[in-house]
Amino acid sequence: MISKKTKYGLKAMLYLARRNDREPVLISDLSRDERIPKKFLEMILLTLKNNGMLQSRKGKGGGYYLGKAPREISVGNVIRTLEGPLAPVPCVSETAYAKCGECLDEQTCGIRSVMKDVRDAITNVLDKTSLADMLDREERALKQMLGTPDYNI
Amino acid sequence: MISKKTKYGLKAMLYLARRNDREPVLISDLSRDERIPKKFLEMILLTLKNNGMLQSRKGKGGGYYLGKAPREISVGNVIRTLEGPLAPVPCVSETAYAKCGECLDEQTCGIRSVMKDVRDAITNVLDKTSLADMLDREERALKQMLGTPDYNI
DNA sequence: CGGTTAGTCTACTATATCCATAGACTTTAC
DNA sequence: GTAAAGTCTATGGATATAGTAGACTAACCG
Repeated sequence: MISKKTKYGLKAMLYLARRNDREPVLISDLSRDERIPKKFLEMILLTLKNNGMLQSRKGKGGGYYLGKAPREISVGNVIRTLEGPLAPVPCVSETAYAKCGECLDEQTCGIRSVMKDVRDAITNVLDKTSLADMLDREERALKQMLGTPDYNI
Repeated sequence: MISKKTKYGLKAMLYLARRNDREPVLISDLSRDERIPKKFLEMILLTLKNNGMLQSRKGKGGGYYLGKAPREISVGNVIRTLEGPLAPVPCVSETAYAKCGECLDEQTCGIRSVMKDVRDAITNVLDKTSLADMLDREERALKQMLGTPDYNI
């Protein structure tokens, strides 16, 4: 299960993606609109900024905006930044490998082998999905709900 | 990341699967061989028993043994028992669904849509892999390491 | 029966992580 | 130079993790 921090972070990134190419967004606005505790959100945005996913400007007219185009920011990297490695065990992580203490032999460990498949399955979804993809999904779902057929296959 | 409890549980189940059809296994033996703190292991085995994955016998000649055949026990259910739902967010869990508090509309939520894909990717691996499959993997890896070709495709 | 063996149950503790909040500080625009 | 906005440091309560201790219960064996 992902933490609230990560969920808030994803919502914030999505919000900023929606308002891309416009003015920097105030933390207060984001906090209000997405119902995220302001101080908590500050920390989250800062973390995302320090990891290159966001940029910011101080002072009047300042605020936060995406560090790259929505198409260039993967959901996987947002989650990695806030939650840590996607791998279910450290010994199969590509971004944060750590040797498995109790395991006798990594090469033959059955648990590791399965966990490797899980990691691949997870990253295959999350690293291939961008903020832009997420917005697309929302739009299509909305159109479908409104009864407007969507021919963009 | 899965907890130590879950990892210990998986190792214990695998150990018991290896010794299936033989005598019940003592907690002490399992604890020693897999290097799992005994008291912690007791609790884990009990949980697995209470969820039908294991059976036990008390007194002399007693111990733990699998509740079903290794082929019938999925890694997914072992993890669910010890770690909780496999879904990354409660609103996409099939076994422990819970409404997403902050989400305005589940049907159109982009995060939920992606997380649903992640859940499917995870369960597709874990629910289709049994303890027997894990043992097979170990055996094949071992054979390969020993240079013995494995023609069982 | 009675002792020994082995799982079961209840309770407790220490440490870490999660989810924040408070307040001082720094940078920027006007 | 002052108001606006992000940045940084510190702290706190709640919950989860990773164990430990000890009494209790059931089963077998002679």
